[in-house]
Amino acid sequence: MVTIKDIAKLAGVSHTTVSRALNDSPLIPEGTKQRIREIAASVNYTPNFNAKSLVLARSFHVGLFFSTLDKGTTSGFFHETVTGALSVIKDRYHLIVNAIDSYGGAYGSVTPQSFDGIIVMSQSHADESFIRYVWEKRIPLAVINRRAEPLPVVNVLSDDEAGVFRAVEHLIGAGHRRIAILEGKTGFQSSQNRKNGYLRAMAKHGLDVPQPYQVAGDFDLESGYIGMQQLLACDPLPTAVFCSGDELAVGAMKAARSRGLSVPGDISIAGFDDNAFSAFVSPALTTVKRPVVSMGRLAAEGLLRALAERRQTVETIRVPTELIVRESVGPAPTP
Amino acid sequence: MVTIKDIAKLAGVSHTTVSRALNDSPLIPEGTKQRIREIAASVNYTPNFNAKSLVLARSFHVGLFFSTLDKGTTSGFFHETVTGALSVIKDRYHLIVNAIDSYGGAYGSVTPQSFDGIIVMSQSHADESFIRYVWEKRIPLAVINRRAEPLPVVNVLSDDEAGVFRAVEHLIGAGHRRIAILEGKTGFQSSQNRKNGYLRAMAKHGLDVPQPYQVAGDFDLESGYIGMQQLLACDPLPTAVFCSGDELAVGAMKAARSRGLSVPGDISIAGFDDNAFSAFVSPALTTVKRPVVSMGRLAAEGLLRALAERRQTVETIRVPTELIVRESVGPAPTP
DNA sequence: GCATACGATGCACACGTTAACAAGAACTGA
DNA sequence: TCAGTTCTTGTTAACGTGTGCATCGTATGC
Repeated sequence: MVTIKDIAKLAGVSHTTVSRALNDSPLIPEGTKQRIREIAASVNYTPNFNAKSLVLARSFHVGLFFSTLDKGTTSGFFHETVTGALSVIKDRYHLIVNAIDSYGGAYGSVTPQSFDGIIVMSQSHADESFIRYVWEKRIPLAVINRRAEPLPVVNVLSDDEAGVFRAVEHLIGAGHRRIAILEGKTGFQSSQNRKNGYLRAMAKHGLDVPQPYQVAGDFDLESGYIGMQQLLACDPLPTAVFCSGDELAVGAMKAARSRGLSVPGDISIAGFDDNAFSAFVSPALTTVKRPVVSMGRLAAEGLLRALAERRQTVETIRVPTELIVRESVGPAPTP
Repeated sequence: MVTIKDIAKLAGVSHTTVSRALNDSPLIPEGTKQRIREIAASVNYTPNFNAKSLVLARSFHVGLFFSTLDKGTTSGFFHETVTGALSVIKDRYHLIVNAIDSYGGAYGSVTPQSFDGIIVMSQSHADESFIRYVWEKRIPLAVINRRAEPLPVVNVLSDDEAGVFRAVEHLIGAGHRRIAILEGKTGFQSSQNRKNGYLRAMAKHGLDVPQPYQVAGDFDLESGYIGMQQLLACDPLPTAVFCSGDELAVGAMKAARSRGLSVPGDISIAGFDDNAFSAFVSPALTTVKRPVVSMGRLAAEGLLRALAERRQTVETIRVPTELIVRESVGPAPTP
């Protein structure tokens, strides 16, 4: 492997001069820089980042951690977050991806020497210990999707509650009164936020929310199917169901249909997330869109800002949600 | 930050002894090891991997590269591959994720010092230059999804062609004669493999494949929708369509329905991939399942084997595909 | 009791880079 | 011409580890 010392020898200067030239130091005159750069290129020199890391105490790595990868994180969500983060990280840092629950609480390998900064896509309050750990190690931190208070970090939040509120009001506006909810994974903050939006809308319009109308799911298709079966056992049947995720909604539609019910003829269904397939199922899903790619991007930008300023920036970024009206919600059937 | 020298001072030994003790060297008696480990734990020492990397010439990083992230890689595919790879990488290495097309041909930051090994989920032959680059840098390499010949590397391949062959024979077995194909992204090897399976099955049964029955898509929902519209303009109409991806298939079903056709009453549709949602759309999709999680896992295992043996292992691992019969394929309508 | 072997430990250097400081050369102003 | 300044470059020591070789003490074998 070719090092700056080899280049130094070729150029007839000291390795210090080479280092400075390649780092574009103002101490070196332009001509010398040129010459050294050319030599470096001609022997196709690539810097050893391990050595740089050691002396600069920077790793050139940014971590992106999800609460879990195989238990409750939907593919689209994962994909979009990574895409968003990578779009700003690009070649300035390497992006290390992992799941928090894979550590089993032993975060030993997460050190300030290994990570210049960390983005946590936080879905569950079980992340609390990880977030606190990172914070205590003084690693610059950005948290997406869950309020990171009281820790002063970059925090990117979508207004789920408002989105759900609008969606449920949309159902109410279509004449529905008996509206059930298929909740997300228990313990996930997003589940709670969305439920709050539902409850607030129902309360505002003086509508009842009986216990059997509230069923917990797991954000995946299967639990949507199962949860819907539970709801379909209720008497009286709800005329509309708000689902805390699109996958839940698609599972629920499946269950409704296999019970001989038409969507939205007999029962209306609304989802949350606007997954890639949501416009393409039949009927196309009315849902709440959350700009996940942007959230990943904003978190990465915030983190990089913090890194550039060499201090922990405190910043809360809110992104809006948007109601997407499609076909899965219809007027309430007349009794 | 606490270093082995600090521990050495506390233990009254040299840093050499500490280094050996913490690395479980046979040169150090058990008692001393114990004592040093305890001291290390009590001051919660974490090794500086940058320093280790420098002296050991190992980075403790494994790269996982996709051809692209936002142009043709489906979420499920991405998610499952990462999950599979991480399940074996775990805490032995950090997993760096990136897209090859984000480099724009300048692979400078991909150095042997930064990556102990690299997994390429290769979808397009545009990856060729990257794969060759990695190979020339002598970085241990595993290639998934595309034949890496003539390079002797770990190569994980699924038998797409055989799977498609079975699927198309399934259509033929249901009485279909006019069978169209919605192809995947042009230039992707997987698109070609799947088409070959289709062509082979059609040829074996002496069935005609007119040019208009072959439409190229992009592996996503929208291109499935658009491609299907093209097919529905054919005269005579195909009675069945094989789609090279499940997302294509769902888009196609949508297009069929919005033309007033029932699936599978009027037209049958088969897909490929067995995405998470494929069982939950209506009608549930008949498709070919490919064990993507396993492929990620096998590639990572192969790579780690190569790393352990400190040499490039040559190995081709084939994983089978499986036909999943559901509801979207029915008997050919009688003319 | 002596030579030999071996077990435990430390010294010193290496890995490739950056940076504080020193030092020589060239230039400035009188 | 000379002192002071600026520009250019080199010397040297870090950063935190791992390791070849040397050293010292103790056990072993006769």
